[in-house]
Amino acid sequence: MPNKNIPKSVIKRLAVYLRILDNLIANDVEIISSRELSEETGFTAEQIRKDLAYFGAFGTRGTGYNTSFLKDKILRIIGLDEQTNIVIVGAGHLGIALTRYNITKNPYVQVVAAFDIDPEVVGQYIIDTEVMHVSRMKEIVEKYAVKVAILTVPIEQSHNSVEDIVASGIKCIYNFVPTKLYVPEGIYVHNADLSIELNSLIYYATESKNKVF
Amino acid sequence: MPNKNIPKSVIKRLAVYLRILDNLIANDVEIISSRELSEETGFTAEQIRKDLAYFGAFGTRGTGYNTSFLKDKILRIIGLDEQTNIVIVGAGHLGIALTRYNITKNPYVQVVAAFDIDPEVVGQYIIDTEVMHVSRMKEIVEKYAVKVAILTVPIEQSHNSVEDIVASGIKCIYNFVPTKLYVPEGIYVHNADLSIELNSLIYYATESKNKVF
DNA sequence: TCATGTGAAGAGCTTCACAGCA
DNA sequence: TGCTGTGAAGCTCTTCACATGA
Repeated sequence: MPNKNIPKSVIKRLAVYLRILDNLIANDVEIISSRELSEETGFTAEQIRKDLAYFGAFGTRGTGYNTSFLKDKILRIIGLDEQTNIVIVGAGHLGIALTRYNITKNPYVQVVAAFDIDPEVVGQYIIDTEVMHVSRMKEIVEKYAVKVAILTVPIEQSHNSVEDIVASGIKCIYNFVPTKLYVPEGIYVHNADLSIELNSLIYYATESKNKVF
Repeated sequence: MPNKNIPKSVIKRLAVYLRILDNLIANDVEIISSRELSEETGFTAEQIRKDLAYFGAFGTRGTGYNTSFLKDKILRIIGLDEQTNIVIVGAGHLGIALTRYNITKNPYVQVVAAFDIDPEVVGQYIIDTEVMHVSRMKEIVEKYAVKVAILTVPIEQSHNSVEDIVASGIKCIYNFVPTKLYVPEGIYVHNADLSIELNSLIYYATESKNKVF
């Protein structure tokens, strides 16, 4: 099934299905229908079937999907079937929280190091993860074939950090810095701007919707 | 311009424009064209004009947009023109990081309290924000007309927390708990599931895209 | 019979192209 | 002239409806 330009939203939903499948498998559920997956996820059954159909026919008509089989397929599609290593760039409060959050909550991705420039934090450990000086980034990225950098530095530092990340060979940045990053062609940036997100949320929390502006 | 069912993406971009406008105003820039905003944001100039046109005609033909005027309009549209108070539910590492992050980075939204049930953290302060016992939520929400709850409790606690939040009168939840929340009609949930997000990112970091599954 | 897989229809959002106005 | 504001066209994603096959 060659690359038919898969919508981003499809990939994100696959990650949701993956989590549900993990729970089902943990509870020894072997078969699940798109209707049942729909109830668990809130997406429509048709959408779930369409999402999976982008990549092949993984179900059995009249029955549903085998949970373990489907999980393996999704892992392969996303690329989580191989060991996936990431790094955290910026070991401030958010960086530390994300390191812990990831370590405890995500079984598929391994944080191999955090980086900072502050001598106060370099050398410390976040659970098992060492905080290293940024100068060691390239070494670590090459050693562990790191695929993603999570960026949580202050705005002023973000330009330098992006250069370090790109120089290290990483092609994919999960950006928590509240600014637009300028990156070379071929580097994929995913923005998680929590302030923007929160501010836009206020729109839905407010009864101002029929106001005249 | 009554509610023409504004796309979510439009509201999110408004929050982006708001940040750019803040920077421009800080640098005494008084006029900006949609083309210049396009360069700052990465969105197309047509899209920016369309976004604003949902709410009215805020520009001057042949000239552009007055930065202060446009900022005020966007603040009113989103609902950030009035004092906007929020609470953090769950004062673990992520909750603390988000409290600090918000306090230092977002001038429009005020965190009035954080809540937890752990006696070890109740009573402590995150910069200026007191961590209170969950039992005080309703009191605080009513006192400060709190509009949004940021939810960062462990999964096991999320069901109870949602009940507390709903009982307190809050209509809008920004959810960082990696699970689907079941909420009554009329409660708006925005999910920020960082694990899902990260896992789906791996797809773009991997060269597996033309694999056969 | 039952649930998947899928072309076709529909909805929603973005881009285009240009009219309208300072 | 220059940039906004906007119907129309285009595109992308979702929903529908049903043929297909266990």
